[in-house]
Amino acid sequence: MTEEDGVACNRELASRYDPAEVEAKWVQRWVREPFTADAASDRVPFCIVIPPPNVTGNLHLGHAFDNAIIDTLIRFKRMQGYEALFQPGTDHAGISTQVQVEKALREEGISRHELGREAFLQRVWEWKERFGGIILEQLQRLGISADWTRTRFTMDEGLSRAVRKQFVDLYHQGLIYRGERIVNWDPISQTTLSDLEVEREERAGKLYTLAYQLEESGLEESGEIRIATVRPETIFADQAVAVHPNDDRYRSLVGKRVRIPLTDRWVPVITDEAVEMEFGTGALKITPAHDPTDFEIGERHRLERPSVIDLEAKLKGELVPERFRGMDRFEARSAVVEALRSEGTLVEERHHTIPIGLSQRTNEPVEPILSTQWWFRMGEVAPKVLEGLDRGDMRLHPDRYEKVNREWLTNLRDWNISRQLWWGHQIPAWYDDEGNVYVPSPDDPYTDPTALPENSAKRLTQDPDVFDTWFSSNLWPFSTLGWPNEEDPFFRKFYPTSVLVTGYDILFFWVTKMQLAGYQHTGRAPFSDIMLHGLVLDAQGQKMSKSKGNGIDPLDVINEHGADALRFATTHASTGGQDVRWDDRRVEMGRNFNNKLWNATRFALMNLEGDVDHGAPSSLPDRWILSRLQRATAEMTRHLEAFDLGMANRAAYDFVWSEFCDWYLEAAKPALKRDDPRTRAVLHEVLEALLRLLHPLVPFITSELWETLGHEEQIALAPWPLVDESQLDEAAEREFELLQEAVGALRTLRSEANLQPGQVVPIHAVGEGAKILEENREVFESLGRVELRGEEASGPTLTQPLPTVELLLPLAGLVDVEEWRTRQEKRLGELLLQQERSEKKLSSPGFIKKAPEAVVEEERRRVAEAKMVMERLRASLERLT
RNA sequence: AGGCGCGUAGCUCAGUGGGAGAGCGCUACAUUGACACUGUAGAGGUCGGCAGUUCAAUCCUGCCCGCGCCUACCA
Repeated sequence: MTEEDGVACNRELASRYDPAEVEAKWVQRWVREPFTADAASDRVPFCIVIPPPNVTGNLHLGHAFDNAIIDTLIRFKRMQGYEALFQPGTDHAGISTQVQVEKALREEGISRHELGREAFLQRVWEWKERFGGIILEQLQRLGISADWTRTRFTMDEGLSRAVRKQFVDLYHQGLIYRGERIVNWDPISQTTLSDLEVEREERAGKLYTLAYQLEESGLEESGEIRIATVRPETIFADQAVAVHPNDDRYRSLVGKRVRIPLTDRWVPVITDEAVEMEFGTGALKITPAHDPTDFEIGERHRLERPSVIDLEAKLKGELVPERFRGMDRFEARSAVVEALRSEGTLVEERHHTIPIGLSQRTNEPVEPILSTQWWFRMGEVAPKVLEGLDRGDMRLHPDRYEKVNREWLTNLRDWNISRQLWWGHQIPAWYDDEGNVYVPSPDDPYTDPTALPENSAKRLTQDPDVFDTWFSSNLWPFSTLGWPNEEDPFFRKFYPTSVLVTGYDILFFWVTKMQLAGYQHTGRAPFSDIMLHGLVLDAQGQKMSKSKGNGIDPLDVINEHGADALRFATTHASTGGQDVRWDDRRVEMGRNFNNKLWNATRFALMNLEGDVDHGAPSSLPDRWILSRLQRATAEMTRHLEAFDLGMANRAAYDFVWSEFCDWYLEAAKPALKRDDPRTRAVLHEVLEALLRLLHPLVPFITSELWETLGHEEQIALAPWPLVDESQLDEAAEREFELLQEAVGALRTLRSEANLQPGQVVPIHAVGEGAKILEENREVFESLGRVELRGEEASGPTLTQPLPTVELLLPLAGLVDVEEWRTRQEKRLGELLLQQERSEKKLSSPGFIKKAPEAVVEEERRRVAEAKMVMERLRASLERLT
């Protein structure tokens, strides 16, 4: 069994790990030779699609989180033998990209309108070509093993066909319609926004009570009805005053007419359930064109809906008294309030916090206006997803999010999918001069209606609007795999995808929309597991944001400590979807860990050259570490399979640092020193196994060390370690544990007796456990820096009593007896407390009857042990006096 | 208003129905060739509060107090 092979050590390692060079080397390699997935293989597929970052964006910690987690899972599965596909790509991110390019243009002094649509789009594409690669390069520095030959972009030809197919199908299925509704209008970017693109915020404002004069006095004393409003500038568009049908205060007024202040317009008093009797005066002015609730009330009562605010958020129209026309909405508010005050119709004015909607992109207050837009009835598709969840098609991690997911699906409002932008997929709908709508046929979604002979005589113009960005990213899990071509081998092989990994904050934006699209277009769930991680907060627990300037740049972190350290910090923090407060110390932990691993390998390399014996391990440390390796392997595998990266991370850390480095390497040193070929083989085997276990977590350093150990093929393609039951060795674990306890006790004793750390002292071991120490004399003496004497000492000793062995240190001139005595007296006190607590438990009536036998036994053992230890301590103390 | 999460060592956080753990920090000691991004030994917590369930609660239940997040058409 003895071979002369040794290890081909490629080079000397530095005593400190410097990630910069190593990582640069592997980044290059993984970009040059990406981890390509083979759609034709017969391996079981495992696929994760990247949450596509904004094509012109920069890497932030959210991306680092997503990608570190995804890549850890992908690398794990790849090593396990799955056909793993990490599908990369980017999103065109309509508004935010357009806003960026427009800003750049503004600096040149041009507006997009001056440029014209075509030239503007040309500019955006140039911008995309210039900056679109940056985000990918930044992702590559994280070491992700994506298949870069398959990088996709939401506006690629294939993905654009998918969007078109989606629109045409939904249109013909009656799930998409065009209609006039209240929309969120961003007066700055001049486009509508979906509800989700509007941030809600509470702001200090005022609640005004206005008196509307009644047609004829129904209330004896005052001929008026009072309403409360926070937007007095919209009164010119009022179409009614509404009260609750059960409100007795106003019963006699219903049906009468009231005059709108500052005008000569009269509107009816109506009743509607939506009115809250308790709020304000219980009477509500109805402005259907400028408030979503009022719009709905207006629909129920067939009210007209004139607008008095234009797209620039200025007052406009015949209904607005001339002096206010053209005023900005906020300017108009103060002017109208002044006018109302002098007219005497402003009854009250008080401070009030008002919920306000802000554009996510421009931070401008959103104006609810009436507009004709395209809408998607998501609610009608939702049941398919809900049934899928019932069947268990998709599992959420953590599972509490399933409830949130379901709630969203049951409260879906129609989604405004059209945007008044130029950058995006232009809506494939055409209009003739009469306003009739032409949408391509479902049989051939890709042929424009203008190309059809039957339309040749008509003048058709395409809708100038584009789709909301999410109307393309909702297709991402299958559009990237070739859909709508369902015969695409990648679609066939990898769809449905395996896991969707993203922050919980976009469960609604993105995940829900992908679920709807998946079931609607492919008839299947787009993924089987949804892993939601927490958000990264700053050190104060605040959300990171550009405006606050409290963000951490992942590239800074990588430059300082390496991507492995960042990834280590990320998986360490990946527990139960909890938010993560940023803490540099976590990255430092990763950095230190890498350095430890580096040096452990360095030490191994110094000892791997020479004869190797692959026979069964014989020494206790060898048997022990092999057994512990099996446990660590089982644990890592279990945690990774459960997507519990935090636990996998801790298991890896503990095994490498505490078991392998602190104990095994130290215990193996004597054997290695005398060139033991078996220990050499065990060291080699364990090191290689643990590098593979660590690889998904810290891919760079493990790749480098693997190569240094002489492997031609990279570790990413090496097999994941399997548990070898035959290596499990409970006796070895028990015996080594005794050794650990004895060494620990000895070190404590040395410290308590103030012995010089380097000084070798004689020690006597008594009791049944002494045999184990004898058998492993070399290891024990080396770890404890002692000389083991079998027979009991003749003179006085200090003792360190353990359950199966008592260690006795003969008194010598150097021993500090007083220090030791004080410590033991304190210890006796603690032991007594322990004993009393256990005895109390044992004497309580229910305990022995109801507690499991093992628990009772354990309690008895504690009592006995405490008694024994105390007895020996006392004896030793006595011998000293 | 409703929903969700959190409160554990000085700090940042794991964790579990049967005497609570990690990293950093702190104290003392150590530089025998893997590693000071190190080693060894320590100190330090009535696991937010009250009540209940249980033989047993940091963990399960209820209430309360603090903090955070998400949703909502109270003008």
